[in-house]
Formats: sequence, C-alpha cells, structure tokens
Amino acid sequence: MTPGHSPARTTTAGAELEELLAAPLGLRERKKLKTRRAIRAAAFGLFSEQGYEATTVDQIAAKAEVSPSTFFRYFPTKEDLVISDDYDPLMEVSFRARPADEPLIESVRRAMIEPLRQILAAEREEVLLRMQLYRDVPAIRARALVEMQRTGEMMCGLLAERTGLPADGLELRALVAAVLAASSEAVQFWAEHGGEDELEDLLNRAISSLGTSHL
Amino acid sequence: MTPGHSPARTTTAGAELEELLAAPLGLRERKKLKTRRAIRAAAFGLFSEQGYEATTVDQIAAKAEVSPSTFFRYFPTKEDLVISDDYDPLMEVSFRARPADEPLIESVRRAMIEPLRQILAAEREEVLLRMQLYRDVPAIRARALVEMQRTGEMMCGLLAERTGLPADGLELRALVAAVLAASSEAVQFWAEHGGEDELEDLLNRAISSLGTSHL
Amino acid sequence: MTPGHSPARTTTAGAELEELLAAPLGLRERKKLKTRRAIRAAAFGLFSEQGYEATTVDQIAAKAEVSPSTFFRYFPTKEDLVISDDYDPLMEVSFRARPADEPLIESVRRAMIEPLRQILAAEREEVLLRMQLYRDVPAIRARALVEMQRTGEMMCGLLAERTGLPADGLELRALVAAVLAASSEAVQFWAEHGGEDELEDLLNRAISSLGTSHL
Amino acid sequence: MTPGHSPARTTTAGAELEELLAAPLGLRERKKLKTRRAIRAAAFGLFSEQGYEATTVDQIAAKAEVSPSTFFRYFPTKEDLVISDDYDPLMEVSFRARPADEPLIESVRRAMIEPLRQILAAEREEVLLRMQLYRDVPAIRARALVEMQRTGEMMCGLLAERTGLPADGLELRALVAAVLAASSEAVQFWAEHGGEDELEDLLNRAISSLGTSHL
DNA sequence: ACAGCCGGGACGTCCCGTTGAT
DNA sequence: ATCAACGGGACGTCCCGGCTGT
Repeated sequence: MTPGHSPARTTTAGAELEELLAAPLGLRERKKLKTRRAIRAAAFGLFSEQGYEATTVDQIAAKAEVSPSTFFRYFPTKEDLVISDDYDPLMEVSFRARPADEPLIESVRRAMIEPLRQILAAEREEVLLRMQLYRDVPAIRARALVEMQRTGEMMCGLLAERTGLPADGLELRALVAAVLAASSEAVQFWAEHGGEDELEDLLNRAISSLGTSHL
Repeated sequence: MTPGHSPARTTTAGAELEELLAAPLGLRERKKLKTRRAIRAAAFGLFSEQGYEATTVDQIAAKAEVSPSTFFRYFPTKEDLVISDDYDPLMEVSFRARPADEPLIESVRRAMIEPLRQILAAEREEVLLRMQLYRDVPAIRARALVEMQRTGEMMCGLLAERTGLPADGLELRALVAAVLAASSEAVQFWAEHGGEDELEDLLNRAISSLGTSHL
Repeated sequence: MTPGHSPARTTTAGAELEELLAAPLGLRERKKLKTRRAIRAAAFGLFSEQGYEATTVDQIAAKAEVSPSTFFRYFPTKEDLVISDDYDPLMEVSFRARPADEPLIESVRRAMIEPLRQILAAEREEVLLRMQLYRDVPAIRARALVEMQRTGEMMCGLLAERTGLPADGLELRALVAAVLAASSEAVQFWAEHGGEDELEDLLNRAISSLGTSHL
Repeated sequence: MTPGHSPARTTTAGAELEELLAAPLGLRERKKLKTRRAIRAAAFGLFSEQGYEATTVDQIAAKAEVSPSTFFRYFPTKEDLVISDDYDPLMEVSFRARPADEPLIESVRRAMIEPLRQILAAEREEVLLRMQLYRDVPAIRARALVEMQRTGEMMCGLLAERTGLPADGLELRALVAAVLAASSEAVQFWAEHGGEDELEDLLNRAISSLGTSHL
C-alpha cells in the first residue's frame, strides 16, 4: 500500500521476499542479492543527488561497479528500481491470518500494518528515501500509483472472498480504493515529517477519518 | 478527479477552457484550437490501435498532418497529450458556488458532478476513450494519477477554507484522497461498462460506500 | 585584430560603421539601429547569465521584444551576434594614412591602435563583455579567431602593397599572423585584468616581445 | 602544432597516441582503433566532397558502416572528428628532451618539428586533407584554432619552467602565440602547395621571419 | 555468468527558412 | 516591416536488447 508495493514477479524479487521471510539462502543467491542491493543503493544515491531523470543507467552501473548489461539483468527497466518490492504477498498472508469474524475494516487495517512493521524494521532509512523520491519525481510517483492499483485489485479479491460481494462491484472497489488512498496519505505524511510520528497511529487516524465523511 | 484533470497552465489550454465556458475566440485562436484537437484525435486513434508506447510522435504528427516540430509546439511531451485538461478550475468554480452551510461531502459531490456533466455533454466519446487508455496504458494511468494528486491538493485548499482545518493536516488529506479515489473508481466503472449507467448515480454510490467502512 | 573584427558585409552592419564614422542617419535607419542594438544587448545579457549555448534565439528575441523572425533579419546566425563588427575597414583606412617611410611594424602598430581607441571610447563595457565571452564560450572564440584570419589576409594585402613582397608569400603571412596573435593576447590580457592597464602599453609590450625571440 | 593539436583526453585517444609511440595493443583495442579510423576516413571523404556542414553524422556513419549511435560513442560531437589528435603530449615530451642551455626559440622549433615528422611519416595524406578542411570549412578552422590556443597554454607552462618567467605574463603569452601563429602559417602554406616543399624548411623560414619585425 | 561493444530507434531541442496575415 | 505559425532537418542523449569473448 505504500507506493510501489507490487507482487513479486521475478525470481530475484522472490528471493528478496524469501529473505524477508527468513529462509537462509544458498551462497549463490546471497551474492546475487548483494549485487541487487548494491545497484539499488547506487541508484538511490544518484537519484537524490541529481534527480531521477538526470541519472542515467550507465551512471548507476558505474557507481555500483557493474556493467550496464548486468544492470538490466537485475532490473528490466530503470523504473523498476523504484517500484519493485514485495509488499503485496506479505499483506495477503497477513490478511488471511485474521479471524473471519473480525470487522472488515479492522482486518484490513491490521493486514496493512503488520508487513509495514517488518519492512520498516529492516530498512527504515531506505523506505524514507523512497518516499521522498515518490514525492519529488513524477515518473516514480506515477509508477508507484500504478502499483497501488494492483494492490487494490488484490484486496478486492480478498474482501470479496470474505464478504461474498462481487470483487468487481463498484462498492468494493470504491471502498478499497478509498482505504488505500487514505493509507497512502498517512505513509506520505509520515515520511514528510521525517518518520517521527508513529506510523501506526497515523494509519489509524487516516482510516478513521473516512468515517467523518458525514461532515 | 477523473484522471488527468489538471489546472490550465498554458494559454492554449486556457483557451480551451474558455471555449468550454463559451467565450467565442478570435479567428487565429480557433485555428490553433482545431490543430490541437486534430493532434489529440490522431493520437488517441493510434493509441487505441497500437497502444501508447508503440505509437511514436512522428506517427501522430503524420496522421494529424502536422510536422513533428509542430507537435512539440502544442504538447511539450508525448504524455502531455493525455493528461492536459481543464477540469480543475471548473471544479473550483463549482465548489465555491455551493452554499457554505451545505454538508461538506455534499458540496464536494456536487462540485465534482457539475463540470463532469458539461464535459460529457461536449465530448462524451473522447472521455470514454480516454478512460480506456487510462486503464490499459500504464504510462498514461501513471501520469493521470499524478494529476489526480494535484487535484487533491487543490481540494484540500478549498476544504480548508471552508472548515478551518489545516490544508495539510492528515485528516483532510486522507478524506480528500479517499473521496477522489472512490470517485475515480466510479468513473472508471462507468467507462468499463460503456457508459450505459448514469455516471451521477455511480458517483453517488461510490461516495456513499465510504460510509460503509464500518462493515 | 581583436577577435571578431570583420569587414562589414551587410548593409546594416555598414550602417553601424557609418554611424561610428559620424554620418547622421535617416530616421528609418536610426530605428533599425536601435533594434539591432536592443537585440544584441538582450543577447549579451542572457549569454552572461546562462552561457552561450544555453541561450536560445527565442529567448533573445523575447527579451528584446522582437519576434524570432525579426531576429534573423538582423543577424543571419546566432553566432553573428558576437562576431560582426567593423574593425577591419577602420584599420585599413588607418593604415593607409601612415607615411610610407615609417618603419613597417610601427605603421601596423599605429594602424591597429587608432581604431581601437575609437571603439573603446564608444563602447568600452561591451568590448569587455565580448572579450569575456570570447574567453569562455568555445563557439564564440572559434568564430572570432576565424575573423582574425580574415583580418590577417587583409593586412597581408596592405603590407604587400607597401613592401613589394608577395601577399601570399610565407614571410609576410607568418609575420602578420604573429603580430596579430601577439596583439590578440594583449587585448585578451587587458580584458582579463578588467581593463585597468592601458591597452596601448600592453600592445606595445606584446609586439616588442616578438623581438625577444632570440632568447 | 598543426591546428587542432589537443592533449589526449579519452582513453581511446590515448591509445592512438601509444600506438604512435609503438606499443602494440591488445586485440580488442586494435579493433576499436580501426573503427575510429574508419569513421574518420569516411567523414573526411564526405567533407571534401560535400563540405562539412552539408555532411550529416548519419551519412558518415553509413559510409563507415557503423550505426549513428556508434559514431557518437567514438566522437561525442561532429566537430571532434576534426580536432581530436595527440600532438600536444608528443610535443611536450619532445621539448623536455631538449638541453636546458639551448636557445629557447631553438628548443621550441625542434620540439615542434620532431613530432610533426613522425605524424607526417605515418599519415601524410590525412594531414594534407585535414589542412584543406581547416582552410575551407569555417566551423573546423574555428575548432582547430581553439585547440591551438590550448597548445599555447601548454607551451607557456613549459617555457615558464625553463625561463622562470610567469606563465601567464604578457610577454610569454605573446611570444608563444606569435610562434604558434607563424608555424601554423607554415604548415598551412605547405598544405596549400601540396606538400612539395620541405615542411622543416618552411617552419624555419616562418619562425625566423619573426625576427624581421624590425622591417 | 559477467563484461564490453554495437544497433536501432525514440525523444526532445534547436536552428533557420518560408508563408500568409496585419 | 513585422509578426505568428509552421516545416524540415540535424544533433545529441538515452534506453534497452543482442552478440561476442572470457
């Protein structure tokens, strides 16, 4: 739900996910992961210095001490640097773990917060930087928003299962879109203030403000 | 709030707005407007045939019987084809025209619907096509979503004036984001079903579904 | 011999020259001259702010409150802004006015200094700026150097008349090229130091340093 | 000292230099060198047929059987085709090899002649063509003259070391500029006469004509 | 598996010439 | 005479895919 949380699609991204989920990897895989991280680190450094558009793939590759060819092996596209992550599957797992009789909105809220906690614990700084990029770089914000829609579709499916409502019905879609949008604002707000507030509180406030729409 | 409703930024875009608002323009300007439309029409046609990325600026220019240079005079970027429109200022006017004691959400709803009606009356087909592009073409969806954020910021300003709440406070931002997201789903839904439903009804349903977040 | 002193080739340039030579012009012509100056002024301003390459003809035209078309009527090329001036004919007149029995090098020196004095008196600031551009902007320096060669050819002709040596003989060409190069260094040196030294002294020093080639 | 003798700045240019200095290169590098030469050859051919401005990069690439992209990998700019060479470092080496008690002007003369001999031996025809371009094509002459200034700065440094005079003093600058200009005329003269004279003699005559400035 | 090199093509910027309206 | 609009074309930058050698 934070921008750019897309389902894992490539094996390498899958690897990163699994690492999060703690399975210890083979030596080969660990090396690849390291390269992947190195490239991303280099890229983010350059982005924050020069901006996104002004940074070329070649520069990134050079700074990561990798050949451009290799860059493209790890990230099929320059944009993928910023948007590929593994939030969605984590959230799905998290949602299915909620008791079926819990109020829906509560399940959603918890399903979103759990994986966030994990990710923040592991790479809080990088998430903050990513959020700044997301604010400042149109192309990235763009991609991220698209990924958010993907997340929305997945959530519609999950909620449909639970409620029996049609997954592509207007009501569910509108509700999910709204919750995601509000949550995204919370995360953005959090990043803007340097992460000093408790993200969990912000999420709660944002989501409950939907109820105030009767104002 | 439909994707890509941005404030008028260029004089020509301003011209387009004024046309909507009915002021008959000088002969010179009418011609420019025609060219502008011709280019957009050509572009949208090609987009729906070949997809967005696969369509080159040269093709568009050729089909519009214009030189590539001229294309760039009218649209500084290929993406600008899709995202530049004049919804925002219309909506702002519309919102300010609502009585101050009306329930907030109602004012917002009406402020969004009024200009939509005008636009649909004038160019219903193009809006439908635009929505399809918005669904199908990542790059366009991307830009459009970004523009929606801009709309959001404007709305926050308006609501802040009315309510006295801070425009950049979490609550307002979350609420606005949610309403926009839900409305966007409504418009999208409408387009998916070929425009057969009443858009006004859909908007109402989508917005009121936010109240069901207590599910 | 300062960079960019070329023979008058266009009627308008001729006009500027004549003005220097004091003939009062018709009202029509004065207006054109004013425009010409306005454009150049605008251009030089932008050049010193943004650099030469980064300044577009359109910007110059806009700042001079002239249409781009008009710009090109006055200056066939962007580069012509910087290089067109009218030093050569002044110098030729000046040289022919020297007594025939004066030592050659002395005639040359005097022929160069006289017109310089006039120009500096009239537009000292602009000459200084021009010199800076000449230092800093490769394309301009380039053009200027080329013009200097033209000046060289003219001087070869003059010296050939006086000495009876062939105008395209190596000796004369080498001598003239050397004198011009040394003088150019003097002017450049003068500009680098903000014009505080007496240009005349510098020229004398530069030219006489050729004699030290026996070092 | 022929126009356009600039310091080696890219590795490939460095490679070219080293080749001149006889070190046999790896297979990879030889291929690149061949491509580089092929491009230049194609370019010079077209230049002499159609002129410089009228020749497009695409044409050059086509004739060299290379893609335009590749062209720009080898020469960042069309102009770089003409001006990039490796005379300066050769000359520097050559100068430093002169005995310190030799008359200055003599050291300079020898320092210029030695590398010229080498280059002429290796690619006499190309140098001749280059000189013609330098005469006939303003843009090229322009760039070349600029490079000559660079050479001048380097020489000032060298002479300053030897003489103890300040490298940026007017006297040294004027002297160097004059010697270079005279030498340039000699080379030019040589090229105009189809290379039939001994370049070495011409250089001697040109330089010694500086002494006649007392005429 | 990774590095370097190349090709092909899109984009967007700029220059300058031309045309028709004022 | 000036302007606004357009055309046409060059340049140079970048992305990404493929191929070759190690």
